[in-house]
Formats: sequence, C-alpha cells, structure tokens
Amino acid sequence: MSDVVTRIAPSPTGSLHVGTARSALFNYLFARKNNGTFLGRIEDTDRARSTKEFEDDVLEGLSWLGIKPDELNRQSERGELYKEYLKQLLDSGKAYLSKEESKINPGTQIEVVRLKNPGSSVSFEDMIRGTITFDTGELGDFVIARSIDDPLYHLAVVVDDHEMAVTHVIRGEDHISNTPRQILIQKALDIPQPYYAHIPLILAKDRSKLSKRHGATSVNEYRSLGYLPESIINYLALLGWNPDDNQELFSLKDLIQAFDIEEIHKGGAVFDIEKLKWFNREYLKRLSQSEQEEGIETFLSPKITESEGYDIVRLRRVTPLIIERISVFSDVKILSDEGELDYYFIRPTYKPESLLWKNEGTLNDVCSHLKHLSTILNALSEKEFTQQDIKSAVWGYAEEKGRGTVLWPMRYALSGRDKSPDPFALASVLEKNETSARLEYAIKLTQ
RNA sequence: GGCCCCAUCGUCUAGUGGUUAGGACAUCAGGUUCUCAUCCUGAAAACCGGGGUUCGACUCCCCGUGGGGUCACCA
Repeated sequence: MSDVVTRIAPSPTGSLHVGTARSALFNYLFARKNNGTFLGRIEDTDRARSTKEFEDDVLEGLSWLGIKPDELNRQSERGELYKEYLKQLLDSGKAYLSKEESKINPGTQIEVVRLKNPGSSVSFEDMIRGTITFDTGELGDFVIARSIDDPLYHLAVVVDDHEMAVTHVIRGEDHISNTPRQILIQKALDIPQPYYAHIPLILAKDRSKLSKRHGATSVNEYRSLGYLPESIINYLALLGWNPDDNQELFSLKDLIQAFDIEEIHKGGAVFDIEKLKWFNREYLKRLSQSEQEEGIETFLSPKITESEGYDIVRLRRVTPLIIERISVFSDVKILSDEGELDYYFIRPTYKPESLLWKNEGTLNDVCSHLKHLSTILNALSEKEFTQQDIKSAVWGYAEEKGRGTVLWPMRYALSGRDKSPDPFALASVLEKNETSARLEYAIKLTQ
C-alpha cells in the first residue's frame, strides 16, 4: 500500500461538532496506525457562511484534543487549481456551461457549470460496509460550480483529495449518498478513486442525528464545562468502535495501538452524557493535585473565593474531598451555588436544634459531648491533627456514648449541614484552630 | 415518497453455528465508622418479527417491521 494519507475536512460554518471531532479522531488514528499523514482542510468554498472565528474554533478544538492535523490547507486559497480542473472538464466536453435563472436570486441570470452525467450505475467498496451500489441516473446533470471561478463542494473535494494524494476518505455516514457524485467527477477527470470508509453517526437520545436542538454538541461547550480532552477522546473512540477485550480506558497512544478500522460498527450510536461523565471522573482522579486545584478554583463561586476564610492552603487540603464528589469541574459551580462547599471556607451558622442527632436527646447532652470533644482535640498537637489521629482520639468516646449522638453534632458543628464529609476529614481539613473555634461556637449555642 | 444504510440489556457494546448470551454506564438492593460522597458486593435488564438453510441459529439467506441518512446554485 502506498503511503497512507487521511484528512479531516470541516467547513467553518459552526463550532467544532463532536461528530466532526470523532471523524477527525478516526482519521488521525488510522493515519498514525499506518505511519501515514493526517491532513486538515478547511472547506470554505461557501464564503457567505464561513467565518474565521469558526475556523479558529475548529482548529483550536482539534489541537486541544491532541489530534492536530499534520498539515493544513484552505479551499478558499486554491481557486486556481479548481479552475484548471474545471477547464479540463469543459474542454473535454464532460461538463458544460448552462445559462439559467438563479435559484437564490430569482430573476437574475447566471451561468453554472454542470457535469454531464452518463447515468451509469456506480459502485464502490466501503471499508466498513462492503460494496455499495447506486444508480446515478436520478442525479441528473448536477451543478459542480456556480461559475468557472466559483467551485462547489463536490468538485473541490474530488480535486483536493486527488491533489493531496489522500488515500483514505474516512467520514460520516451522511456522506454515503455524496459518494456517487464524487465518483462521477473522478471518472470524468480520469483520476483514481480513494478508499472510502463511512463511519456511523452519533445519535441523540431520540436516535436522530445529533444536532444543536439536542443540547451541547460542540467540543468547546464541553471544554468550557471543564471536561478533560482525554475523556472526550476516550469516549468518542468507543462510540462506534471497540477493542476485542473489555478494556475501557484508553490514552490516545493506546488507541493508536489498538485501533482497527475494520472493527468500526455500522450502526449509529447514541451519545450518552452519563457515560462521558464517568470517563471524565476517571481522568479527573488521575490528574495531579495542582491540576485538580486549578480546575476546582475556576468554578468556585465568588462568594467563596472572595470570603475571608478563603486561601490556597485550605483549598489544597479540601481538594481531595471535592474531587470525590464531582465528575466534571463545572459540578463545583453547582455545588458551590447550592452552598454545599461553603463550610470549607466560611464559618457556618445554624439553629442549635440541628445539632441533635435524629432530633433526639437534649441540648444539654450535646453541650457536654462537644465540651468533651473539645478537650480531646485540644490535647492533640497541630501536627497530630490528621484524619487518622483525630479518629483514634475521638472513637472511644463515640463508641461509649453512641456514635450518632457524638459524631452527628461534631460534624454539624464543623459543617452546619445535614450532608457533608465525615467529621474526622472535616476537622483535619479545617485544622486545629478553626476546628476548636467552630466547636466553641456550637458549645455557646447549646448553653 | 425515491435512493442508500442499519438492527444484542434503557445506553455503549462482546459475541462470527452449539455460551448459564459476557462487560461497562445508568438503575435498584445490601454492606463499609453519624449524614452525604467514595468504595465493595449483589440484583434486575437484551438477541425486532416471520420464513428458510442446518442435526442445531443471536450468528448464514430471503421477506417484512422499525430506525436513520440523503435527495441545494450548503458542506
């Protein structure tokens, strides 16, 4: 086989769609697997709808995911090339100029270029689906350029894939019905046909093609929610492709190793955000402590970051506890908006009755428990104020008086919340001074 | 509607003629030091239907049914 060349050919008319990202990924994987080249080509022949902003968005998205093309081209810069091929087609009589009324601007006359369609039956070998046959009769003499200087998609694609020596066209299933047209152009130009592989579509929950109306579809949206590129890559790869074994976690390197284009499925796959979240959590756990801190900090509410008790040391201690409760960094925003993270940084206030375990017992009992706890904890040095040490110090007393009756008020005094991490973790994270201050506050409340 | 593609738990999937149809996510139940989360264990959950072929079909063939894609002077 000659050197493998694949390509991703997005049109910059929108933000990088997850489907485009997956097509790019499969092209990237196939190229790398075969020591080939992965090309990028901006398909901006529709100048009215293409923008520089979207182009940047798409390109940035791809490099963020780690699948940046080896080379990049823009169709808008290759006009001369298409013109040459168009002339060749015209000269050989395989295409012709046709004066007709514009469909876009009714009333005005334009001269489009149409391909003379022999109306033959066309078939091609799809690497994923096998032989696909079309009767091209119904296609008629379709338009391949608005004018000699203004090529349309099908012409540009065929010319570029040929000029760039693309060997494998790996693209979405929605292009299957475009393929016969492109083959017709290839035949008219007498240029060879690349290998085709049409990958299944990413579907929404209702099993239709995933589009904006179904919610977040662009890579950038997920990126700004704090999803990790590794998890998006991993998830997208497993949507429509699977290795032989039960392995689920794959780095890009692993994917190149394991990837086999023949194993890509034929049926579409529903995009399941829950599974994506699961992947994201797995990669979140594998992040370094400082990366975790940084991610958390960007989503913490101002109420917390601007509070007096907020500092980076506290954040550092608290990070593992937060990571345990989120699957995406943006969950931090949800949690902090709900006040679930306040107590790590801000001293809580609450009604004294809340300190009662299951609403039983008396405030008097609670007071004496808290006093005893305070004494025990004060006996510990700041260095000994670890989760383990605190637990061993308190455990005996809790066992003796009843775990709930002791632990609930202790935890509540530290968090002011019905739900929170356990009191030992809380105390060690808050450190000795803040812990005793909060206990003192609770003791006062109960007196 | 024409043409084309597809079809295993709710979802992603393993399976290539003989399996208790396996795994993961989600769900539910139980357990782990008070609550929450984590973690552990377990449970429920699928071969679209009908014909063939075959000693034997989830696996092969045909026909239905269902779903999807596409029918531009967009890409």
